[in-house]
Amino acid sequence: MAEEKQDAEIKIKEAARRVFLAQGYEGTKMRQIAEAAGVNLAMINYYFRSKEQLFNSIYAETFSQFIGQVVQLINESTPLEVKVWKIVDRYCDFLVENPLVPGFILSKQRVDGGEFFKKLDVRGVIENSVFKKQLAEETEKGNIRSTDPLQVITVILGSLVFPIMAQQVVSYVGGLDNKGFREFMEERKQIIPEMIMAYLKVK
Amino acid sequence: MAEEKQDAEIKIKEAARRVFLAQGYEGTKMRQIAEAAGVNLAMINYYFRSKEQLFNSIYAETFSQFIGQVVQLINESTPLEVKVWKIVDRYCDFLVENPLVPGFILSKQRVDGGEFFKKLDVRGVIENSVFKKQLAEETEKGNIRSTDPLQVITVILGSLVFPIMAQQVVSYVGGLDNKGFREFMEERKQIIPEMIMAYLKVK
DNA sequence: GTCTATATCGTGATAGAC
DNA sequence: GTCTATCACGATATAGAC
Repeated sequence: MAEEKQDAEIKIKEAARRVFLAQGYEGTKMRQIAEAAGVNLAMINYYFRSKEQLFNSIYAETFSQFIGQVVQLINESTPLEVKVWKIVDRYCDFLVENPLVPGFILSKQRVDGGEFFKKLDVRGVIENSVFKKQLAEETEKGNIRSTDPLQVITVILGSLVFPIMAQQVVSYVGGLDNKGFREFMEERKQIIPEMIMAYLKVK
Repeated sequence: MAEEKQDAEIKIKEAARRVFLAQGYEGTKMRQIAEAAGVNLAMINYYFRSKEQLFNSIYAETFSQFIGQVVQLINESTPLEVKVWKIVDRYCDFLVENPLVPGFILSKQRVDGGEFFKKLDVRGVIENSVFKKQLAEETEKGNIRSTDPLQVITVILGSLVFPIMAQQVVSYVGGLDNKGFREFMEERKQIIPEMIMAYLKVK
């Protein structure tokens, strides 16, 4: 009764990702994943040794996705102002399509002494970025003020991530339905870059 | 062997708050709370009927604290620009002192049809705010551009909440120790208001 | 590779003595 | 009000047949 090859492994991982993202580590039960994947409970422990191992592989992938997007965008070779607009536009789209990712990533407090981050090689990813160089150059030319790139990046990320994570509260407070919330996020694509540039251009 | 009056109830609640904030609902075990409170496991079920009820009372309190701060700040009768600076300053301090609050609040996805929010009466809390009136007035006078107050508030909150929630990642990426991170947040108290005002003043 | 059955443990909650 | 002892259940994980 062999399933087609071993795409059971893939189905398990996809199902696990859905459930873990929605309910977190402790909130997720192995039986839920089995059911969502349409496989037997024992199969999960056959392909992945344990719940923790299954979770870790999914966490690592999702973290890479979450931060990889940023790394890629800040290193593109577009002019500074265009780049700011592009980062916001792309990352906003990513978040709207993957609204559970930030909460999932940020919920896990990794206190393994930074071992996890080391493997992903993210230290200094901003220090060595094209984005940082561009900020320095434009400052040199007198076009913008001197600024810490990490501050700029975290303003962009925070401004986009927060409403996604707090969608329920934001929608309720603002009286927005789903359509209204999407429009709210679309409007942000314009506001955030304008705000960043307005700040930078004050000398 | 009566403890002094029934301050056991208070000790339980304080301990529960600490543990729930750090580990979330599912991640928290009743036995942990009992140990942290220095009371017997049975005592918790004596004072609070169940884990869920204990959690709910703490969640409600913490949510009020989280959003109550904002409501109060946006309704103060200080001039617009001063107010923006004050909101950022106060909320930043609050978050630095209570770094676990946002993750705790945002982790719970309340899908009780908005019943929870209704009780707290937060709908339209921005729509009816002094802050909104001030934005409208200054726009009228031609001092600032026309803007959605909800967009402004969520930029402020997001810019402050995100680095707090992502402290580990931000610190690692930026190569910051604890002292460096605190300085990073202090620097933000200046950057965020300047950014908001720079944006608003573009007509 | 896939299933059933089960071992083992941890959890929330309570009964009942004091 | 406070404790000990325990119940009832559900969780992860595995053994072992097919």
